[in-house]
Amino acid sequence: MSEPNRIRVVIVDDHDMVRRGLAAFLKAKADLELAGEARNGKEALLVCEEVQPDVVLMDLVMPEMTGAAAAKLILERCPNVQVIALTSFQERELVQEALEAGAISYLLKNVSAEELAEAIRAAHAGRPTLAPEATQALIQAASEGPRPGHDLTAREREVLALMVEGLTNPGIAERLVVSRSTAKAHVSNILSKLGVSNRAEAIALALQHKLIT
Amino acid sequence: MSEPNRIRVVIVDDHDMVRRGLAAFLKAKADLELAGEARNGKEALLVCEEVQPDVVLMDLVMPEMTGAAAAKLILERCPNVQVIALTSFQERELVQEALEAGAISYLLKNVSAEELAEAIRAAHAGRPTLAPEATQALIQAASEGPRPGHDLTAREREVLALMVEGLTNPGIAERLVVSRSTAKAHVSNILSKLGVSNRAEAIALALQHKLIT
DNA sequence: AGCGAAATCCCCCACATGGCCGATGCCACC
DNA sequence: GGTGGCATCGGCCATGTGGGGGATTTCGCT
Repeated sequence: MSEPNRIRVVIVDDHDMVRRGLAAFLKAKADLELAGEARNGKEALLVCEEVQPDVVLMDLVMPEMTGAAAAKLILERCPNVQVIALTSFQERELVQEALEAGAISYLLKNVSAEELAEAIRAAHAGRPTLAPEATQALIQAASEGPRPGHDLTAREREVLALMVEGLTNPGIAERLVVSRSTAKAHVSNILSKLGVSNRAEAIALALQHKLIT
Repeated sequence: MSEPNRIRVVIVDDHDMVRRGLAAFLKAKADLELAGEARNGKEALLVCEEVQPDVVLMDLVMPEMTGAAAAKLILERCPNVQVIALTSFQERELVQEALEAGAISYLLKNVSAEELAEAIRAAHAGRPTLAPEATQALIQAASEGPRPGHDLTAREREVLALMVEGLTNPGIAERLVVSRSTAKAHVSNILSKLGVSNRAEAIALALQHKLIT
């Protein structure tokens, strides 16, 4: 059934129509072969262990298990697999997460069939492919330096979360069962570390940069 | 080429693979026919005016022109068309926007081929189809009542935006070239209308509910 | 013409805030 | 065994905050 030199590809996406479109892409290429499909991370893991593909096209945002987590597990158990992240989003966080999980490439879903095929062949040969937008996100992340709030201690994050809830210093003190002085000291340190001058800015910055869980 | 009784469908999506998957869906149904494709709102408008389809499958988030805006324009110029919103997102705002723009149905991209075909036939007959998640979003929006901040005046919104920027009352007064009393009065009214007791809560609420532009 | 909503301004006051000084334990790391 | 980071506490003080009272003008709608 499978010819020796074809690249065996597994598709992971929770949308039937996307899997179907990708399958059509693959079928049109003589050197590519659809080895399996999965609609979430858990299925992907099982399928990959079973069919031992060369390349996995992995959507990142899926129910049950995120693509990055699935990629990590797959790469642990099947080190010969190359995972290509294939998603609609170009958020810095997603890109970093996917690449840290071991994905060799990061493509956006607006790729053409030709680009996708080339990326699959490249991945199979161990060469990475990055969508321009993903590259952009990475260099932006690098040039921005560590994001604000990186040096907050655990306690300070805790206090920041309470500030976002609208608690006053006395309120924070009561909630954490410490003195007002302590709460105030934490808040002052937070303001200083975030480089802002009042709690309003701190709250805005925390929410806009998602510093709190 | 086109048989008389087949439902003529136009696909609008910026992702090649999705269009390809949808095209495969349609081809598998004897009573459905792919009448045209477009990769953004502007193209969709042109294609619809040209081919005069029965149903349009419309992605909502696209470059160039949002799906809702495109739907509105298409329905103005081609009143006989039925637009089905087809997207990955179930945000209340997107659902409302799409339906207000005149879409008859709202489906998520995880629909099966069968469900999609049935929704297309229903739309062609004038019957709407709502994904359960979309329905959920609507009843939630209805039960929540008007969202907080609905009764803010234009000036108050302006002040709220400055609060989010971290400005103090004197700072707001200076920026708006009014007295501190006025700025303070606006802030007090905002806190009262939002049902919160300090500006920290107001800022958190404004950001979490996107009350500011 | 009248009414109400909105925006503008004033005073007072209790409290919170944020910056500044300082201090004490604790724990990890070198 | 010191050194430094962290959490904890105290006081002082200028300023900001939020609620209370009231007041005016302008504008639109009835």
